[in-house]
Amino acid sequence: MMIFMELRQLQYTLQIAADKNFSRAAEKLHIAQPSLSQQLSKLEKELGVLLFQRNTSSVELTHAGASFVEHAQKIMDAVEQLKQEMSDISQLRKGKVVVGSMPITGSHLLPRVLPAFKKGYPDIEITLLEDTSMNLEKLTASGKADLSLLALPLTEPSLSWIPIGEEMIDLAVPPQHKLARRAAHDPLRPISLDEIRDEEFVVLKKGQGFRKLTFDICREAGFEPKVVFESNNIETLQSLVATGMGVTLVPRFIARAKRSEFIPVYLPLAEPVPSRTLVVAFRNGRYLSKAADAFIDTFKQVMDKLVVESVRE
Amino acid sequence: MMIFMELRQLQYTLQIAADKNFSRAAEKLHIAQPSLSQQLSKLEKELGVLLFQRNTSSVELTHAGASFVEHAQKIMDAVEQLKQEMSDISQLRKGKVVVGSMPITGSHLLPRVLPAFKKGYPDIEITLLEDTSMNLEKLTASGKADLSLLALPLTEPSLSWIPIGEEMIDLAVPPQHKLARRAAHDPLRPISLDEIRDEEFVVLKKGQGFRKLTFDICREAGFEPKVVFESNNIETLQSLVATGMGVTLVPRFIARAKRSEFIPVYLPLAEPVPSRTLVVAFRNGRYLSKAADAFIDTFKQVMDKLVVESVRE
DNA sequence: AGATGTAATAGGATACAGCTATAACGGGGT
DNA sequence: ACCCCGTTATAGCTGTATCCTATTACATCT
Repeated sequence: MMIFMELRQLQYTLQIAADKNFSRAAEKLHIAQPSLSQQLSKLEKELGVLLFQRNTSSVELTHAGASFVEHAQKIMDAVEQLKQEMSDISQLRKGKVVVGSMPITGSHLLPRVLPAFKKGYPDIEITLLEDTSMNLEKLTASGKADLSLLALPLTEPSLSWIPIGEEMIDLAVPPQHKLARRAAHDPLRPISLDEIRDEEFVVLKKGQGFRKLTFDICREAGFEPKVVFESNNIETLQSLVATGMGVTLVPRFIARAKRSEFIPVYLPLAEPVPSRTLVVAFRNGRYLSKAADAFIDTFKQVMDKLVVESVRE
Repeated sequence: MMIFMELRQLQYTLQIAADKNFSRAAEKLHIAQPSLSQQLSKLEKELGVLLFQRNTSSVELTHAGASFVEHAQKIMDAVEQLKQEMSDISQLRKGKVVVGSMPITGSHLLPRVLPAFKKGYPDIEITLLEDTSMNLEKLTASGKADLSLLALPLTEPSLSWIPIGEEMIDLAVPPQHKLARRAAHDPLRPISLDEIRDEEFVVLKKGQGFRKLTFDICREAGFEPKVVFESNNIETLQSLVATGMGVTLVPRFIARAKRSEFIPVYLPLAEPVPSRTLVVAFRNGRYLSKAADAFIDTFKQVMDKLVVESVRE
């Protein structure tokens, strides 16, 4: 005979064993006494074993019943643990988020976000995945990353995104460049893109999102940048600019980074200041775990605070 | 929100996790696919956590789901173990019986029964409880012993009994007694009780069942035994008889016992041969576990065999 | 675009745990 | 010896929750 035992019956049995009295056990279980009798009878019939030696005046465990209770207790403990675990996850006391980010944003933004997140959700684990924009989009689309920190525009059509903030783009020139000197004397005068149309540019190699943005910005201003060098590493570009190889456009978070040597001069550009939109991207229509949701929230808050600080400076 | 999780849902979830496909999982669970979807949805709603990241083309565990499955697997394993245990008990592959017996029967009958029982039910544990008839009746009535090996009549009204066998009662006389000598010459001539009406008797002390039986037998034969000594130990009585202190009546199983020295001569009594009825007693209306049932059965079989052997000798 | 495979939804049927009422029992009191 | 109290078991009914079939809504591959 098939046994269709359910947790309810384990719980009922444990309560009877604890009280040694059907009526009181039923009361604690918030059911009527006959229901309890029925359930136990059904269970005993299924098991083919009498669990309690009972008559109208006493209720005692049989040997089989004692063995049953011992096992059942362990099971109910494990069930409680499972419920607690799920509750913890649901209440954001536990969880895991895999976050992808580009090396640039990873090294400059996340260090500000992660501590704040850890403070709010100390037991949610964050796994970081650094890669190029293109790879990150793929990882996120396939679900290997829960969400990624990217800049618009995205190429993967299966990704949705939430804007995180607008990152201004500055001009980097060598310290001895004439625009650097002018800015030193006249810091309030912004530099228009038109003034650098004949400069020599160092830019990122093809396939990196920011290279394309650089070209787009220049074209928008009516010229094609004259490229004299390309690198895969945006930090390398800074050093190249610092040593006089040319100029380049840089996201402001890069410009702010502290470097020990080979530091270019960073100059703000005139209105309309070019910028890029940073977003958190995740798979289209994919359920975001509460932990991932919380991460995005924290991110937005931290970014807002950053922007305010930028304005103050 | 209260969580009414049931084993069915754990099982369903595990199957989905194993197949990563609702339709196939439903098939293995012998339910329709929509039922499975419903159950999972309900569970997720109760837990407040998404267990599977799913769309029409793929089904993947979330972090929460992975954690759930891990716990659920352990629980289902424990449940399986519990079912197995109960099945073992129900199929008499396991169990425990507490058997009470008087020292006499315990030392002479049980050594014959236990090996046979162990052979048939190797994993059923037998716990032996030796005590006086009176105490055994109490222990059995209170449920501390599952069953007891006693002789009629019983005094506890709450006990039922099943006859196990009829034990003949012999006469024990000193080796040099005239009846012993007569039996040596004329072994076929039985001794009538009337022939020992003037003998001096050694008997058990008050409170022991067999003392009362001895007196009843003598009175039935029309005389009051002349008591010259009393002991609590029936073995002691044998020695006393052997050394010529008097005669006594003995259950045949005692008579059969091998003793190294001080052996009386045992003589059969004439028809109607006095006897006592050995019974297995258990609590009135009490459910006898299958294991206890099996023990009684084995006991009866062994006793039948013993009787047959007795007749052959 | 259309075909195929898959999960979700809708709506109806059914099984089962729950209920109330009542019976059956056991033990302790008068 | 009998009745009463506390208890468990049984009977019969009800409502909910799980299951079913039929259908819809997607997503992927051809």
